[in-house]
Amino acid sequence: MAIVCFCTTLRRAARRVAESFDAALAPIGINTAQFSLLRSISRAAPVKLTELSRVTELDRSTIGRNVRVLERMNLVALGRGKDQREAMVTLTEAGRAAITEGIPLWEAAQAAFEARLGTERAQKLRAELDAL
Amino acid sequence: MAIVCFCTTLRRAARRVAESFDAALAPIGINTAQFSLLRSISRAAPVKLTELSRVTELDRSTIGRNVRVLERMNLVALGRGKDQREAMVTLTEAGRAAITEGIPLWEAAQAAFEARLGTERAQKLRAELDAL
DNA sequence: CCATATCGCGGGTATATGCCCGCATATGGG
DNA sequence: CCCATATGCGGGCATATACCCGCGATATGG
Repeated sequence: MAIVCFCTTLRRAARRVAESFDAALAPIGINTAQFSLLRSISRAAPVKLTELSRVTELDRSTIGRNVRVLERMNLVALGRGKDQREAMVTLTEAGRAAITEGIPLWEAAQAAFEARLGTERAQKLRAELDAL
Repeated sequence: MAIVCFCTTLRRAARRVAESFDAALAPIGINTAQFSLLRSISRAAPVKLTELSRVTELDRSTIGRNVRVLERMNLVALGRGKDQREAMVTLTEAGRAAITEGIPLWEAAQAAFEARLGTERAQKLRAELDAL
């Protein structure tokens, strides 16, 4: 009976939702993944790549590359920690500004999402997804 | 209150689930996205790229590239339709074999997923995701 | 029947993602 | 102090994904 692949359904849903969130953030020139990473950095800065990798559940090499993209955009800066191996990431002024400008856009997208589903369904869905 | 980004939550969930489904399909040497595409092709073959793009909700150029990967694996073959513009995709023998071998692996992954959530929650979750 | 619009696709560019390997830097036990 | 081991990263490789552009093929209107 299970004709539809859960994994594919989930990936497709993620693409669709990402599309709308990305559109919401378009005015500040970064996408949802980048905004999310920027906020993770903001919460933890100064933070090393491995730690970011841990909190985001992304591969360290993925984090390294994604951070470099933000660095090229001058939203974050990379430095060295006391441990010379560590690449410590911090926000730049532009990075802080991007978050400040992005928050209302992102909140609007969140609100639109919740409005479409209803608060309760949205909460439940989020709980289910977190539990996956 | 909405601290967590729905979009990010969804993407993370998709990555996690993909990881387990990919592991389940590892014995046949292709991942879930590829298996899913292979099945889409199987259901529609001979099918043109634009049509595949439509049913999978993926960008046509993405489909083109993903199909080429399957082609390099000799799982599908590309030909020309009556309309000389169209690249028609069909399954090869190896492609059919991959599906035959993959189905039980994929079903096991689906079953494990459902078992972990319970049938009802899984059904509900799928319905929610499809509605997104 | 030709000019034009439309369709189908490939390729360029860019990000997101993961795995593996190798290098550099700690760190701890002799 | 020195070597074995562990840690942190970058780079190579591959796929997944999207957007844009241009080319060639087809359909369509005058």
